[in-house]
Amino acid sequence: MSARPTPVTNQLIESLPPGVRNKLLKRCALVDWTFGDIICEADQKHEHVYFPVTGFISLLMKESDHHPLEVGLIGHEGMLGTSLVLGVNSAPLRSVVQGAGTALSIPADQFQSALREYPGLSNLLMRYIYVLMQQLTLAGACLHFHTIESRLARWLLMTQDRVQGDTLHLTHAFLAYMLGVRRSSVSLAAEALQRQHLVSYSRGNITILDRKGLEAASCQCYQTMAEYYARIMRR
Amino acid sequence: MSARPTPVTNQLIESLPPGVRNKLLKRCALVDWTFGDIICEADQKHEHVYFPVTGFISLLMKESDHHPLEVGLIGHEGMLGTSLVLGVNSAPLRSVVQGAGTALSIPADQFQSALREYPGLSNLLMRYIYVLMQQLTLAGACLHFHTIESRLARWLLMTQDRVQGDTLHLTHAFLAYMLGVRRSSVSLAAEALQRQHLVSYSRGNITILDRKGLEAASCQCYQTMAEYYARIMRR
DNA sequence: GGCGCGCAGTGCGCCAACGTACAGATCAGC
DNA sequence: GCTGATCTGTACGTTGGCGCACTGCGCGCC
Repeated sequence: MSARPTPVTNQLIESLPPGVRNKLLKRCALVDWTFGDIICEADQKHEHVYFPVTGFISLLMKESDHHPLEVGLIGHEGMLGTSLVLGVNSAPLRSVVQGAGTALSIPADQFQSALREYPGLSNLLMRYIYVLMQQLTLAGACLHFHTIESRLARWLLMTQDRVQGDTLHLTHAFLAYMLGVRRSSVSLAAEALQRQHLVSYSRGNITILDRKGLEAASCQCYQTMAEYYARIMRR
Repeated sequence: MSARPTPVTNQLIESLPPGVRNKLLKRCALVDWTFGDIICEADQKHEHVYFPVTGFISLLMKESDHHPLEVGLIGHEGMLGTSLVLGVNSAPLRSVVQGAGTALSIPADQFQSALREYPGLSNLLMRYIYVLMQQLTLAGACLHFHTIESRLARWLLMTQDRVQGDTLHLTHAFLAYMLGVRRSSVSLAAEALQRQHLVSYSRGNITILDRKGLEAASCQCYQTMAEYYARIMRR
């Protein structure tokens, strides 16, 4: 159904100059992620850095006396462990596997020496950090301004961008958790999207029927975030 | 009334090794900011980098079909122009002078060569970027979860931290603009704070009467943001 | 083939914040 | 001292989302 490109590699790694890329790949191992794995906890040391390939993770922010709230999604377009690029060896947020799949992994100390050896690596990743900052900021504004329905649409689009196929395996309860809202609010929003024939779902499976329509139903933030990435990361 | 330290310098610059600090200061000029000055527009090139001293600025995010929304406040604890540290010569957000005062300014190209010459500078500023990211993220969650009253309290505290004295010169309308809410919502929230004898105000002047009380009335985010900074930036 | 559980639909009262609007208060300038 | 502009108080109906709770469907399992 969808005409999205589904690269089976990591875009950051792809963007590296071939020499650097190969040297980095030599130090990488391919790991498998299972849904729900906690890759790192907030304020804990990074043992590894990850470049997702087919798997992807949610960044969760825990604010006292509220459920954790998703503030970002990282898949094959990004990486986990940007703190190390900034010289801080502690993760700012909890990261949880949201889509099972693979990722390239490299031990933190080896990554750090690679940063020192290849300035091109660090240049690229710093630009990625810039994009990430813009996205985190926009996500905040989005949370404030937009309805659950358009945020849900955005979330579905962003997730599909990081996954193979049109069907996502998630329940309303899970979505509610990610969006920081009630389960029944998600049910209402999802039903609205279904009535418009943009998605269809039942019992933990959501199928995206009409991406274009979903983009129209979602807030502008979806496009904007994509533009942020494209503008800064295109070679 | 308040026992806050009010350094008349910039903390980032203070934290530099003396050698680097002096060399950087040689290239800096002290500029005066007036309230309302637009220091940079989103997506425009940075001509200068600024280290606020007694002035401070708001970072504003413009989301299509909404008023701009304040997502950050930068005073003598920070800097404006972090993008350059990441190798991107374009500002992510609009920056507006929120408190008149002084700032150290350095032309963008000179700043960039300083970054290359003094790795210590770049190390420090990257850690600051890490803190900024955490703060931006938390600000998003705060916007989502907390009432106007506690966000107002937080905003007043954060502003007072960047200013000399206990009186802030701002109207309800201005606060509404910053917080992304109606003017009359601010009036209600402000009145509630006044009833608790935490602040008093009239016609564009707000005086903070009880910082401790205001901290209790504000959301946890105030403390948390301060901790983020302290944990990473303490030498 | 029936049972149980997990998932989704729905209803209720409640509340924070919204948009809009207008009235009263206070200050600056003439 | 009056006038106009600015700032603040207050009101009205509306809306999006909340917390909670209960129902009903359908799949998987024994």
